[in-house]
Amino acid sequence: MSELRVRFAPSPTGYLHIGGARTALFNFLMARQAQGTFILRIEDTDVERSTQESVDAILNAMSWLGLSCDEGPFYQSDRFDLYKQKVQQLLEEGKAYKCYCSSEELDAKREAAMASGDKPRYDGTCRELADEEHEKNANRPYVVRFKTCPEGETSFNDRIKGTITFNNAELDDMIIQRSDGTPTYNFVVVVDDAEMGLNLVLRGDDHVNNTPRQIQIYQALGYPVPEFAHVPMILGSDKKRLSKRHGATSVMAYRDMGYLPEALVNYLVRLGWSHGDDEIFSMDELIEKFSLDHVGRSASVFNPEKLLWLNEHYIKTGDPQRLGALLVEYLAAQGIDAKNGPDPAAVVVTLQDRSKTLVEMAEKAAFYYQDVLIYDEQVQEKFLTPEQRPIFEALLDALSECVFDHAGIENAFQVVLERTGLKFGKVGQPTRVALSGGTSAPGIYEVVEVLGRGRCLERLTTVLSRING
RNA sequence: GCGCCUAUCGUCUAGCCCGGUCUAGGACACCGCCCUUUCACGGCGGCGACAGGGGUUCGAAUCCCCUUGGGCGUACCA
Repeated sequence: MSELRVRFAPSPTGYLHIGGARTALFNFLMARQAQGTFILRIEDTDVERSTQESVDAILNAMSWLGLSCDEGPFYQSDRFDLYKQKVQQLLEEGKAYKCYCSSEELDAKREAAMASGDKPRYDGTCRELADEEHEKNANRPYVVRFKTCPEGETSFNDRIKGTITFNNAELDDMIIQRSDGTPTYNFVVVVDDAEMGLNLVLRGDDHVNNTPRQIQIYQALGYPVPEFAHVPMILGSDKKRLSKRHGATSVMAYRDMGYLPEALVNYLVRLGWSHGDDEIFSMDELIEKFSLDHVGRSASVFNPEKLLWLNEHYIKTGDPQRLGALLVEYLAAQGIDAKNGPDPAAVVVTLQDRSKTLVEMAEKAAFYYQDVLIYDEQVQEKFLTPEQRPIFEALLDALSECVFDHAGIENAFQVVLERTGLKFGKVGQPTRVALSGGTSAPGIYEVVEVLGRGRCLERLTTVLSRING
């Protein structure tokens, strides 16, 4: 076990989205590689917006992706006493102060500042209030503000972006405790990251601007400052922040659409990180090869096509047994019960090269499990006519007698060709239609074999009676 | 507006730190050909980028500066 301690700290105000998942993944990989500790912390200080449903959704998504944590989940809502105490400490040490300005006043000041072209920052009205003033305001609601150091600069060495420096004059006195007594993000994140012993804070790019203020809080509280690594954002195709407008952003939505977790993991890790020209990585390879040194510094655009390609790859190379079990679930979602049909694993083998998602695979697998096949009118007129009767009759005979393995089936078709005097092209397609209900399906021998003798004979019989009727 | 970050094919990126081996490599997508019992898979090939301008240098995608574009922040959200 090394000393590395990292965390993923989502706020439970919705499902786990693509961006959060990537941040979680990067943290997870860093921890596993260094044999360090991966902590999960739920940032639910905003009581209004946080929900249990969101917490569950996030936990589910992480477990689906295989991102298990070593400690947690911790809930910030369980730790309010700690934050209160830390706020009190800063208050007593004169490093924070009570501010009585109302939100309305603040909004007005902000607008005024904007209008005159100034930076919209807190003007420090309550920063140096005398004791008498505080007593006079004793019954008024107040927030607690952190007393930011106004001079000099704060800089840190970002593991991804290099040295980043801020002029302290840019920072204003931010609120660390709301008027309802609850603490705010920029404060608790410091207290928790410090109290939980984190030494690397790996998070989204959108937090770089918070970092200098947070560093000042670390210092004010006497905590060691951890290292920081800010990973660039994920954007939509229009280079705007990724949102629902660009398509699904929820991790679990991808599962529902028939994606494999390893495809999403592989896609996400390559969004920003690279290892030479390599594209395909198993989780174990990622744990071995991942490195912050090769994480890019600029935002990247989410490309659903490439994700699809990776999913296709993992379906193609996946274990049929495992995929078969999953297929059953997707069939069920489409209202198809696989219980009395062919072995799902065998079905998978015939469809692995033909499906980009498990949803697509389930659609293509439906015919294996549905006895009543709906024949498209045009297809029926072309392939299921009296003209084909001899084919089906011959096949019915051949199939009921042959050895039912690949060679035997192939041989049965040879017999049919000889008996009817037709070329394979004339026999294959009608048979495919008769057995699968459509013109596109896996290889006809495979279909016959996987379907099994009984079902093949049944379907051929049904077709013959239709033709005769 | 101000601040911070950032900039190689349409997209993800290699190369950049340690200038020459880059007539810039790979992948997705797209196009073409081949394979083929349908649909696919697969194989081969093609299209396609160093944002612009200044420097530094014998030499710059690689180093420096400016411009422009993009992202983020600027909350009693996280």
